Amino acid sequence: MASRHVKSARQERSLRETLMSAGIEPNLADLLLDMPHRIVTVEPRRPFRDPGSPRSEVIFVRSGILSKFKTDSSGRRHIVALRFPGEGILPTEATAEYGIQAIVRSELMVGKSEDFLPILDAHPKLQRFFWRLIQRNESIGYEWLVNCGRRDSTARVAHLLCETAVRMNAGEGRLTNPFTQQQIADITGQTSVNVNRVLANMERQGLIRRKGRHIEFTDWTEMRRVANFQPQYLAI
Amino acid sequence: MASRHVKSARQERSLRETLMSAGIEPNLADLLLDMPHRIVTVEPRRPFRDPGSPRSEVIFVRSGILSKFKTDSSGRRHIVALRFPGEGILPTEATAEYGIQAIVRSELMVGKSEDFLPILDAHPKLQRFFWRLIQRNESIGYEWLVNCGRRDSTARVAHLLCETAVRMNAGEGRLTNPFTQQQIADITGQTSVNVNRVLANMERQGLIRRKGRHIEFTDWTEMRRVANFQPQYLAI
DNA sequence: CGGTTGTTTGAACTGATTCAATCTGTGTGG
DNA sequence: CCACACAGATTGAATCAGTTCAAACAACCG
Repeated sequence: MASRHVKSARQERSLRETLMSAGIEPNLADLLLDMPHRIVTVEPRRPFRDPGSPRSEVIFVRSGILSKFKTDSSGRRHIVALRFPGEGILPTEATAEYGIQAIVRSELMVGKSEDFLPILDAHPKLQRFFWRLIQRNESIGYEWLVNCGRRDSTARVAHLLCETAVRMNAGEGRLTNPFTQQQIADITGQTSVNVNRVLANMERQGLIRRKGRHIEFTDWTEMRRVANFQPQYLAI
Repeated sequence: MASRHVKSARQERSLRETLMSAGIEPNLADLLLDMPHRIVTVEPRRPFRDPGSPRSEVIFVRSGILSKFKTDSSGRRHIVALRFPGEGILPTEATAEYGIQAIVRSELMVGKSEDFLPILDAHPKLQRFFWRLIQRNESIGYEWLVNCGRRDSTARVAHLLCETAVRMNAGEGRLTNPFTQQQIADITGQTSVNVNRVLANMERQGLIRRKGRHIEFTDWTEMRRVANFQPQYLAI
């Protein structure tokens, strides 16, 4: 878990662009970037933040993917949210019940709550930006609940892939799958064994083509139908 | 769906107390109550707000229970969130993907977004109050995801009952179950048939005693263990 | 009293889990 | 460049939790 205090112009610009592509106005993005912070690189599937630890920090994803997870009594992990570049994790007053791990190697901007909140208080426009982000996350959470609660295992996996393709701006019908099968299982509430069979089935049915990590949607329309994927919920 | 424009002192006071018991300061509660609004009574399991309709309104629950729900492709309903007295539903800019229905007969305070947001902008303390409410709801959503994704059907039902008992301040080991078995199924992602069997099992094992709607937890500790219920996530 | 809504039960079926073994790909150090 | 280790993917067989369908029963209410 390398941790660096870097301010190279190239990196800052890149984070700025990532934030702006998430819909923030340029001058507001600069407000956030001027906040004291450090850039941290996180390795995938290594402990980063444990459940039950204090969370007086803001995190923005510069590159990679972050996951929030919880663990049930028998130790089975479940991933409850994802954060893609430009998205972030806001501070809480109490300790957070979820842990944080990277899905793939990720670069994060980590700032302190006490630096972040005053900026927020001083700029209602920024408030409203985060308000909208929060509502988008809420909306995604609801969709995930329907996914786990009401769709069969094929639809669950298909839905995750569709959502991921959209959130990564992968372009229709193309996706470099960032997940291991275990991670897909942890998101969709299954076992990795079954995820494997589901993916094999989807390939057999001609829905996708796989080569290692790379997944190609050969039939995006059919994929969406199978997944019951209606992307309005992402458009908030 | 009776709708009345009432301002009786008794009712207003009661809503004020409900809000305050949700943790809001007296003067802030008054700010909300002075906002133009109407009191609406909603019958259970009747359409109130449909999915995909605009949501430029604030809703606070005065009595009863509200549910947010979504429907999957094959028409199966899934309840994604509950709102107990003192809690509410905030306005969104876009249309909301979820519908709203009452679990039991409920009295709501309904205000307009354009009346609500300026108050919010003018009072950072109120901002922070809602910020915390939102984080609590997020936290509950995460717990529900674990519930649907990782726990077996008995634990799912037990967990819902435990959470409900706490959120209704029912007092340990006592709960007037507000749900039909179909609603429990819609929350926990099962069929009502199975919920029925689960409840019968729990009674057979001496975990609960039932008389009509009334459920008594005969062994609250064991109940919590079965449900893997750790109420910290509610304490935000 | 009749209609509606919710609960209960049984039998057959199926999708997903579990457990265990094997296979594949990648990176590391000798 | 090979040997080895390790993480992830794949496959099979047995088992089981939960669904589906269908029917009966109970409670409530005007």
